[in-house]
Amino acid sequence: MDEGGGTVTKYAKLILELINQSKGHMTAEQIFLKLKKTEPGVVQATVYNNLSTLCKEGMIRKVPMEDSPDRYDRIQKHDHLVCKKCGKLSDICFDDLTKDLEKQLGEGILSYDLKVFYLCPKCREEEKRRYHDGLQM
Amino acid sequence: MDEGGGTVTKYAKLILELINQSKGHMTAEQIFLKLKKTEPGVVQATVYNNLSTLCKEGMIRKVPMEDSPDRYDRIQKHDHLVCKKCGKLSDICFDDLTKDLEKQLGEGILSYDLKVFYLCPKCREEEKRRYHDGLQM
DNA sequence: CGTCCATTTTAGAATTATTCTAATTATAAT
DNA sequence: ATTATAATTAGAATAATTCTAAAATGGACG
Repeated sequence: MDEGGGTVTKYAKLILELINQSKGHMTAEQIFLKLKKTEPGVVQATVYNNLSTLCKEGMIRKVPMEDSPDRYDRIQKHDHLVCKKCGKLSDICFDDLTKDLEKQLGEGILSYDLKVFYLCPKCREEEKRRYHDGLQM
Repeated sequence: MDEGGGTVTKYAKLILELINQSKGHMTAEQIFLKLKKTEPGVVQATVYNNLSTLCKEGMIRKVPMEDSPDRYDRIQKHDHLVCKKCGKLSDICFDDLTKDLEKQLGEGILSYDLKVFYLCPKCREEEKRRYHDGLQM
């Protein structure tokens, strides 16, 4: 019998570990490729199935991106810094907003997703160079 | 000659108006269908092309969702409340965080995207009923 | 006005990411 | 061992989006 936690199956377990260890940000494809190294038999559908199950169970979270496939991330509270130019994603830990949000919205907040857009150092450099060289994009 | 703002072409203009008037949250498909009512000749690719141009020009913003196609929204600063169950999206105006973010991250923040997850009243009702009736999902 | 050039739009094929379906295999329970 | 339940596989199917090449449009300029 299954008591709500869900039986953690072989692949679900491995996928969960991959995500937790790698500090997240992988696409389904990347997870699949990484998993295939140790489990050559595994198939994409299995990865997608498990990712969606793990999401539903609240073991991981899906991070949808503006211009690339969804990323999967560990659940532990943290926010994201996203380069507006190259899409590079990194973690930040901004103060927890839940209290402030509840002050405005009342109880019942489940979670939130904060993405902060900036230009990563590499892209900022590039911009500067382009501007300096007068290479109007 | 084009001086950076970009020539606002016929369809770009109409699409931008649709988004600004409707208070956003439409998918590309919905925009296409709405536009087709007054412009029967228009084609999906045109809508996608213009949406992506408008995004690049910073005239609108793309809001990627976890479980449904991207939405397109007016640029004016506001945040989103998302029902974790049915996906319903609504606007909230939470205090501007830019200053706080810059305190932690330094200058250079371009913008941010905050989604707050909750259960909308309808879904909360449903949950309650399900629980009451003992209909274990 | 007509020609040239750049841009926009169109039509539809192509691609990508993801989901679905049905068959097969593994796991657990009796 | 037998049966039931759930996980996995293979591959087809779908949905959303992008790409490509051709056609249409809109100035700029002689």
